[in-house]
Amino acid sequence: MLDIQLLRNDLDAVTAGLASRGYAFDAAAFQALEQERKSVQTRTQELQAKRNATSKQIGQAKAKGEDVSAIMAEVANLGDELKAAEVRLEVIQAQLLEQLSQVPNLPHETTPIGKSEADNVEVRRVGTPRSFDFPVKDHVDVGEGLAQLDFATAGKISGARFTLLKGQMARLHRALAQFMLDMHTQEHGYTEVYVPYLVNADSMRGTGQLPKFEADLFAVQKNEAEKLYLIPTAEVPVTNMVRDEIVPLENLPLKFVAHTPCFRSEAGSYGRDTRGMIRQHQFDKVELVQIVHPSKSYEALEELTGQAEAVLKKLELPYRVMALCSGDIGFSSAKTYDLEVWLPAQNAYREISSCSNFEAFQARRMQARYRNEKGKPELLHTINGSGLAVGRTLVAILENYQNADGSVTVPSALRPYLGGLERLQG
RNA sequence: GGAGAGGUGGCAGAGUGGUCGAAUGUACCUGACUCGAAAUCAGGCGUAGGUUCAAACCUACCGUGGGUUCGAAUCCCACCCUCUCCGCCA
Repeated sequence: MLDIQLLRNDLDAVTAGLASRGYAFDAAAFQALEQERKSVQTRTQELQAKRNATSKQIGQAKAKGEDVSAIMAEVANLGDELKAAEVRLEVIQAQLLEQLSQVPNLPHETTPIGKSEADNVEVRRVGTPRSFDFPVKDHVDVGEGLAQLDFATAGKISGARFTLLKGQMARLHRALAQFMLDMHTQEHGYTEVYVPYLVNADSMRGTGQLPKFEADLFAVQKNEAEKLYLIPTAEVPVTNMVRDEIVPLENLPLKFVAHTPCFRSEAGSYGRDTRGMIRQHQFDKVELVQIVHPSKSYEALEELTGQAEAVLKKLELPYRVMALCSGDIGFSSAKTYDLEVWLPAQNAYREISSCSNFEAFQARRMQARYRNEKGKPELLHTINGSGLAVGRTLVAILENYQNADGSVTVPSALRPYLGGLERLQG
C-alpha cells in the first residue's frame, strides 16, 4: 500500500510514477473522496468533542447532585447527527482503503521504464550454454525416459499441472532443497524457519495477494465464516512474521530462509507452459526473506540476488539476470531482478527466481516497524527472492546435464546429498 | 470434543458506568545530588489520525466486531486467541 500522505502531498508525481508501470490512477476520484473525508472527519470530530464535553458536565453535575435535565436535552439533539457523521466517515474511509489497496507500488528510480517483458533489461549473463552433439530432449522426455517422472499418474490423482516424481529423481528433488537450505544458512547467514502452509486473510493482505489476486489462490473453508489460504510462496508466512511487530533496531536485518510447497491456481495462464513441470499448481521453493532498515534495502536486494545466483553458480547452470521493467514488475514491488536459467530444449532462458524490494509497501500493510534512533516507530523495508524454485531447478538439471544414453549427470555439488550418486539412470 | 480461567501501556498489575488514555510497581530517558557509580529525589516516557507554518488543540484505540447509554476498559451479545484439566489423535 502506498503512503496516503504521499498521495495527498504529491499526487501528480504518484500518478506519473504509476503511469510508468501502466497503471492509470484515477486522481480525480481520489481527490473527490479525500476532500469529502476531510470535511466529514472534521465535522465528526467536532461533534464527538462536544458530546464528550457535555457528557463530562453531566457527570460532574450529577456528582454534585444538581439537576441535569437541561444538559441532557442539549445533548439529545447531537445523537442523530453524530451517528450519521460517524457512519458516513466509516464508509468513506473504507472506500479510500479499498481504492488504495488496488494501487500497485511505485517503481524505484532504477527500475527501467517499459511496457512489457520485452523491455526488461539484461544486467549480466553467467556461464556458457553447453553444446550438445546429440538431439536435445526436454525435461519431460528425459524424466519419462528414466521412468522417474510421471504426469499421467499425477493427472489421475489430481488433474493437470501436477507432478509425480519417483526414485532417484524424487530424491534429487529433495536433495536440491536441502542443498539450497544448507547454502543459505551456512554461507549466507539466514535463519531457517518452518512455517504454516495455510494462512489467514490478514497475512495475504499483508504481502499484497489480497484483495486483488484472490483468483490466483487456493483456499479452504476453515469454518463457516473464515477461509484459510494455501500459500503461493513462503514469502507470505515468512514476511508476516513481523506483521504488527516493532522490531528492535539492533535485531536488523532479519534474514530468513524457508523451504515450502507453493500452491497457485494459475488462473489466466491457460495454455501457457502446459507441457512439463514449468508451471504447476504445486511446486517447492526455497525462499529468502530479508526484513531491513529502509536505508539498506537496495543494498540488501543486491546481496539477496547474489545469494540466489550463488546456487546456480554452484550447480554450474548458465543463467542471466534481468532487471524487470516498470511494466513487468509485480504489484507490490518497487524493483525486481529475475534470474533466468538456460533451458536447452527451449533454446531460451526461463525464470527460476524473482528477487524484489517492496520497500515499505508490504510493511505499511502489515504495520511492520522498527524503532529508529529517536525511539520512534518507522516502517521497515521487505525484500525477498527465490533461492531457488526447486522444481524448475530440477528441470534445468535434467535438460542441461542430460547425456546421449538418456542418463543425467548429477552436478558435483549435489552428490554429497545423494549418497555420492553420479548419474540418474533408468 | 468436554470443563474451567483469562486477554488492560515494554513488562507486571489495579481498575465493575462519569473528572480513566488509564493507579501503582518495574524498565527506560532527562535533570539534581556525587570525583564517578549506586541509592535517593524531581520530571518525562503508548499508537494512529485530524486541523495547523507552528505552537496548540481535538479524535480514536483497554483481544476483535456489534449493542445498551447523554457517557463504556467497566454492562449485554457474538467471535478470536492464550492457559489448566479431561478425552481423542499423527
